[in-house]
Amino acid sequence: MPGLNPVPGADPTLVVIVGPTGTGKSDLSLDLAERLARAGHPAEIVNADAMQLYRGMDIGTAKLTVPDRRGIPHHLLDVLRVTDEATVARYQTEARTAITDIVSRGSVPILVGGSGLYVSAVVYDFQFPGTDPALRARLEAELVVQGPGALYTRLKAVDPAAAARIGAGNGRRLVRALEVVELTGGPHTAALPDEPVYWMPAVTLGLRALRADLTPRLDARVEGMWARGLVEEVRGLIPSGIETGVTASRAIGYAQALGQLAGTHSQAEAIQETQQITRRYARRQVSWFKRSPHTHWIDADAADRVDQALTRLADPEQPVAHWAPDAAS
RNA sequence: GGCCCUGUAGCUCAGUUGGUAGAGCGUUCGACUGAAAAUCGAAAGGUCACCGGAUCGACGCCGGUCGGGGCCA
Repeated sequence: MPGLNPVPGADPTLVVIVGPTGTGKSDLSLDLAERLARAGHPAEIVNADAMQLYRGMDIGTAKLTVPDRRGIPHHLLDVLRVTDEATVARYQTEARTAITDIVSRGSVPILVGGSGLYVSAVVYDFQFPGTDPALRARLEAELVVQGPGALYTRLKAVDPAAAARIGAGNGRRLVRALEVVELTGGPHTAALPDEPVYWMPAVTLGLRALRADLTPRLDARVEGMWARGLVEEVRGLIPSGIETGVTASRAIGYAQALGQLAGTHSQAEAIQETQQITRRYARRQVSWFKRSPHTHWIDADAADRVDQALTRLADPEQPVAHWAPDAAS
């Protein structure tokens, strides 16, 4: 890997902040950007949170308000309509363009977000083979009619390795693998490598918290979203078509608020279900981010976490602090 | 007080004519390259309320005790 030396930067380096929801990634990114600026390295923030891409989805995605951004430039917030389908491939292109631009301005890019696949698609050498809406629609129809087993059998015939990797029950990913095979004529080889190949030099900081501390905090956060008017926000998005948005209508909290508005959930049920799904989401985030061996983990509650981050940026060759949540204070 | 229903995994419940138990959700772990706040996989977890009886053998049958629910007084 090329020399990492971001802060009196010889090579431009991408700073990445990851971690489960509710650990304060946004706050850390702001603090870090301010400290870097004071040291003569202005920074700009690039969002890596799939749902914060959507315009109008603010309360439920915990998006920073404009005043809360402290004048620091933010990129890739509010770039999609609620009816648009989010796609990683497009995100990858746009995020990399934003980062390249920031670097060309002589500033430090900070990529912040909790969508694991989106972060990886930018940070690592991911290549997406293309798509074909008609083909995709056909395969999805087959999935509905025949179930995943039939798709699995077909994939096994043309690309046994991919079939074995994906498994017989995962319709979503079987569809994509078959699409790639039919489109390219070759196997769907893409897979997460054990030793990541970087797109550009990067230092990844992870915020960690004990499950027992995080859970009550997440519960309270969901309550707070309702108290601050999530349901009204969602009601206001209905004319824009949020109910038909494939991605947006499934967002955590939004699906439940829609249920409440439709009368299928009481408010208490909507809140409880959102808390439940939020917990599950946080777990899956951890299981994704934990895999990366180079992530330097910082306790979310550490008073000096900005200093820890800066220390890490100044000397990325030091051994990283590992995940080990139960060992954390 | 009388009659009826009911007590099985943390929760909601399945368990055909008796052969020491299953599902969904939750929990924990894992996978993850064009919906990823998506999708999928695995594991842990139960003296089948308690006591006694008949039976080679009971979650299942009989009796009783305790706890829920309903109807009639």
